[in-house]
Amino acid sequence: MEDVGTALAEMTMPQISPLAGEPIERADAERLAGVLKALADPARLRLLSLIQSAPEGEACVCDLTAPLGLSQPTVSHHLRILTEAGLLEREKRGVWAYYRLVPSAIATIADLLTPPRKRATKRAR
Amino acid sequence: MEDVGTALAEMTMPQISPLAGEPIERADAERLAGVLKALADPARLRLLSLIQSAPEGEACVCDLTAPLGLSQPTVSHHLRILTEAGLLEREKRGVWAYYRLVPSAIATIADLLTPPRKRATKRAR
DNA sequence: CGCTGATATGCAGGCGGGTCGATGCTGTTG
DNA sequence: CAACAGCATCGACCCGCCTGCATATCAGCG
Repeated sequence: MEDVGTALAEMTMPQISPLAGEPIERADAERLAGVLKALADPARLRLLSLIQSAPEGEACVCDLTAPLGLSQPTVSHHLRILTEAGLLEREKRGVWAYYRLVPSAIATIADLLTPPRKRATKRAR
Repeated sequence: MEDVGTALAEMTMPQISPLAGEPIERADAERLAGVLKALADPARLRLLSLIQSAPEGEACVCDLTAPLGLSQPTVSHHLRILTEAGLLEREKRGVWAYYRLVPSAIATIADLLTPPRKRATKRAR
């Protein structure tokens, strides 16, 4: 599978209108679906929520295993998917790997989904 | 699987804060993931886009089969999933089944994803 | 330098989902 | 009433994904 992380960046480009007036292109649909697939999982949604609400806005794997009720490899797996989707960023400090939300990554997806009724489809570059 | 359509309605309730400050509950995560799963598919994203950009904002199955390049049963399958997710509504007129977007359904999902930075988490009921 | 703890990766089992062909159902038409 | 067209449902196949167990990797420590 290709890197989905770049997909989010490409979709923020002005020429792409996801659910706006024009019919979406196949490639754009696949890119957007790829990022949405990363979001469409209960464990990953809870991971994002847990990390965001963590003290410094960051959390390591050992902090996330217990509240999720999943094994450590499974949690690492989900964190990897979220990171490759461009939603999380990883920073290794010593033995621990700290994850934090990529600023406004989720908001970008929300903007892509929102029809052009209230928001401008083509934003100024 | 239970009906996901009601999930969207429940999540619009003010007491649910999806990716906001508080850690998301397991049940809420599963509901939100259910709706996102309906969105996280290239064919379904294109269906939503095609229907929205259709002349009257509605389209029947026979109009959607060709541009998608999928068989008619497959298209009906995707339309069913989108309808059960509360994103589409179906109206049968004669032999044809017309699908149209549920007003502001996608915008509701976008609101649920957006952190409380720009949007109010709790909206007036 | 070996040991321990925190993560990541490989592997395999099991389940859910996307797709299509065949079929059934319903309303229209001649 | 018979034939036909649009659509939904069924059954089946195949692929991808979620999960856990086992293992590898790496940093800190005694």
